[in-house]
Formats: sequence, structure tokens, C-alpha cells
Amino acid sequence: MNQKNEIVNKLRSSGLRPTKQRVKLAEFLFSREKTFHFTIENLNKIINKKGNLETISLATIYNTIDAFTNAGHLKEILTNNNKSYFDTNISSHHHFYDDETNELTDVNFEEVELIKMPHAPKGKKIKGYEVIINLIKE
Amino acid sequence: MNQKNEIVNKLRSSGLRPTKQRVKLAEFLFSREKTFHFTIENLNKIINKKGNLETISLATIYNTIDAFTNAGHLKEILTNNNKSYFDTNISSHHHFYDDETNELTDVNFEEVELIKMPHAPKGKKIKGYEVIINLIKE
DNA sequence: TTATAGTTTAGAATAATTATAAACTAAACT
DNA sequence: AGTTTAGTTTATAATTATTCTAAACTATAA
Repeated sequence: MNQKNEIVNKLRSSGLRPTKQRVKLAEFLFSREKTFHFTIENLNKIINKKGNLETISLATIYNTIDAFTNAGHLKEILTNNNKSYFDTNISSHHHFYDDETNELTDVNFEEVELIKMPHAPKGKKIKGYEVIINLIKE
Repeated sequence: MNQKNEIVNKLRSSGLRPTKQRVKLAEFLFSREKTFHFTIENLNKIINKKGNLETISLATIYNTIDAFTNAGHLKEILTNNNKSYFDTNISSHHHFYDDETNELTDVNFEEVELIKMPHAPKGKKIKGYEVIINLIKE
């Protein structure tokens, strides 16, 4: 019950009522060692797989993931295949993107090093940066 | 007629028949000084705006942009808003991405310099990389 | 000049996402 | 605890972006 409390607090402190659905999704997403990349389609399949008694509607999955993303608990990943990808690793890090399989893999922040960076346009400042490394078959 | 010949050759040499539609789109996209970012929706609106006599069907715009992209004449841009963006600047370059307005701006390749890069996973090789610099209001 | 293989087209089909509005529920208020 | 209310969930419809289909068309090779 301790982990559940943590989750509930996390939700509360970002202004999200800890509903059954949100708690379930938060537990699923945020109680893991390794980073998790997913699309809504993926997540929906896992959460609502045949035989599961407590299902969550697709609309709620969309709403919840959106809410988690806005609250900064998930990071949206940039791709070019018009599906939204999310990442449970919200710390600054980079990605391999396999152009052939559309697979994403994390690259630790320290594995990439930039030594030159442009100035931000007027009125803006640099919040961070992300490197996407495109892979193809050898 | 000289510019048109260049376009026709460009198409031919990438295995694309220089049809009326392709030539028109290629002229529109590739005869410009400055880089051009667009979505299919944008392009369709411009090409088929009311009163135009030579219109091009939406399906053909999709097909053509796809063909141009595969031929390497356009670059697909990474985003998180489930629409495909294309860039007439195919040279390796990077982007500013304004998290608040979702606006993209080009950053010249030379303005970013990487000195450390991870190894590609087994069986894969690095095809290229792109740096996205996230901006926020100052 | 004809055949053919590639292309265009309108419209249907699909996929991803967002909107709607009724039923439900967590939290606030007696 | 019981009631209210404002936020949430849900099934379903609607919308948006994209891909498919198959018939009509056209650039090119024979």
C-alpha cells in the first residue's frame, strides 16, 4: 500500500484526482526500473487484453496519458510516423530511431556530447535538446 | 524553359516520370531560395486554391510528396503532433522547436557540433542524426 | 502508332485522435 | 453519513490525416 500512496500523492500534487483508472495507469507506467516507450495503441492492448476484468476505455487512456504528459510525468517523443510515442523517462536523454522498424531505444544523456550550440532566437531561451540518431540495417 | 528542363532531369534521374503534376509540384517546391516547411494540407491549399485552373488531386499530392521524399528531394521532419511535415532543405541540419508554439525553425548543420556519439547496436549502423533544441519563453 | 507500364483521380476505407453528452465518483459541504 | 458539485469515465460519433482501389489517362518504349 506504500507504493500506491506514493502514486496517489504524485497524482494529487499535480492536480489530478487519483481515480481508479489513473492510479492503475500510473502504477503500470511509473513503477518500473527500466524506461518504457509506448504508443496509445500499445498501452491499450496491454491494459485491456482479453480476460482482464478491470478494463479502461480508450478515451480515458488518451485523456490520462495527455494529463500525465502535461503534468510532466511523461515525455512525448518526436517521430515521423504520425503516431504519438511516449516515454516514461522524463530526464533529458536521447534516442536511437530505427528507420526500418520504427523502434525507439534510449541513449543515455552522457553518451552524446555537444560542443557547439546556436544561440536561441530573441525572446527565447534553450530549455534543452534532444538528439535522434537514425539507424539502418548494416 | 531551362529551369523546367533541370526539373525534368532531376525527376528522370531519380526514376520518376516527369508528369505534368510532378513537374508542377517540383517547380513549386524546388525553385526557391529559402527553405520551405510544409504539411500536405498546406501544400494542397496553395496548389488547389480557388480559381486555379490546373488543380492536382490530393491523392497525387500525397503520392508525389512521398515519391520526392523517397528519392531524397524532401526531408521528413520529426514532430509530436501527428501530421507529417516536410522540409525542402534536405541537407543535414537541425531544428529549434518551440515547445509553446510548436514552431520549427532550421538550424544550420555547422551551428551544432557533436563530439561524442554512442555506437550503433549490433547489426545496425548510424545513418545520420538530428538535434532538436527545445525553446521556451525567456 | 500502338502497347504497356506507370500515373492520376475521385471516392471509399482505414487509422489515430478528439468531441459529445450521459452516467459515474471523489471531494467538499452540510 | 448524506447531499451536492465539479471533475472524470465511458461508449459512441465525429473529425482528421492518410492510404487504398480500380477505372481512366499518359509518357515512353517497341
